[in-house]
Amino acid sequence: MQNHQEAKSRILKAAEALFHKQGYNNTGINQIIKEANVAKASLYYHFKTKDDLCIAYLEQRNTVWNESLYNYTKERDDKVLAAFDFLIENNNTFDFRGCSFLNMLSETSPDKKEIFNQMQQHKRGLLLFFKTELEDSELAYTVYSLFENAIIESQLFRSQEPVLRIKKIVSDLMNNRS
Amino acid sequence: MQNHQEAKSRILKAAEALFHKQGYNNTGINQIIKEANVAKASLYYHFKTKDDLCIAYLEQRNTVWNESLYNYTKERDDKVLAAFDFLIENNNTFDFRGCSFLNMLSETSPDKKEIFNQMQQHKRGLLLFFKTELEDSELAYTVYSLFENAIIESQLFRSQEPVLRIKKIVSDLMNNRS
DNA sequence: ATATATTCAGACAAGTCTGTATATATATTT
DNA sequence: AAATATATATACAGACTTGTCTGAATATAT
Repeated sequence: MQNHQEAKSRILKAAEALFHKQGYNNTGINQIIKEANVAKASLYYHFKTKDDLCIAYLEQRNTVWNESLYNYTKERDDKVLAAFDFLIENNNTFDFRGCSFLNMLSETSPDKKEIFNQMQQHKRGLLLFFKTELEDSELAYTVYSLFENAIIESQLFRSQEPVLRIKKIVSDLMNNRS
Repeated sequence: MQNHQEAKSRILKAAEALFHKQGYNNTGINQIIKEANVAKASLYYHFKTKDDLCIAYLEQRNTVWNESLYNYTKERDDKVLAAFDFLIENNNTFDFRGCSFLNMLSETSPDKKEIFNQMQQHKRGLLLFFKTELEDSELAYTVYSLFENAIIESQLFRSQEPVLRIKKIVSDLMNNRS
């Protein structure tokens, strides 16, 4: 057995890349096991259903995303503005594929409660990031909203320009209120 | 022939409801023709492929959405704030299914250029709505961004609360600048 | 009246999808 | 040493997918 005991993480790694790149419904189990170099029975050994894999994928994405944002911003004083630079880097790395969670939102029915929960948790965490940096909670929610649209808008137009534009708006807003 | 000459519009009406409710990849041709009460050959007579139907669907949605927004806001002086009330109405009518165009964005690969074009056109139109109402173009882009996130956030949390919260923020922003 | 446009019903092709079953091999734990 | 956990390969079921094709009926336009 060439890769004993690592099948699960290879599956998750492949799912992470494929779901994010192609979307959930556009990615089949067979493609995942092929990319992960894993037998189909191995996938279904670790994950009961595709939806189970989806949940694990979102958990993974949340962890990785939060860590990345933390690492990217930890040595900067202007953490709020740094988040926008982080987004720019993400857009480059993932070719403007937007937010994994919002992409999943579009493909998911609300009665898949665990999946909805994962998406909500992630966004609550992001809002918290801005709330931690900004005392004014209305300002934090504004910045959060602007950040969300920076993700969407750069995905839609496949351009960093919206990010830069919104970053400037956020900068202005923070200066006007301080 | 029970319904001669109306097959095309019945198809579009069914597609409009189903794509918006279930998403694009979760909706099959067979379901559409069943709901539309139309033969499969009739669908492929009017639309070469499912992607062609998708484009027609987006065109239709754009027209209907713009008309609805116009009608909803035309008799009000505070058109910007009225747009948020319009969103609340939409959320009720469509059970928080969010924006047809952003939902499609998540399921679409960027090399489907016509589809991307439709989505971009719609958002440019929405931005223009706010630009028409607000002279300050930076403020217009801010309000546009906040509106976008009001759509997303209410879809994600299946609640009108984010809309109301963001509406208040927009109201504050407009007062501070006037 | 004849050509053209539109509609119908439904079978079919060729492929994809998720998930199950079978049977075996190799590690790890007790 | 025996039991358990993890892995392999692959065939299969059953449902679904988009799209094509046949062949006929009806309506509209010239």
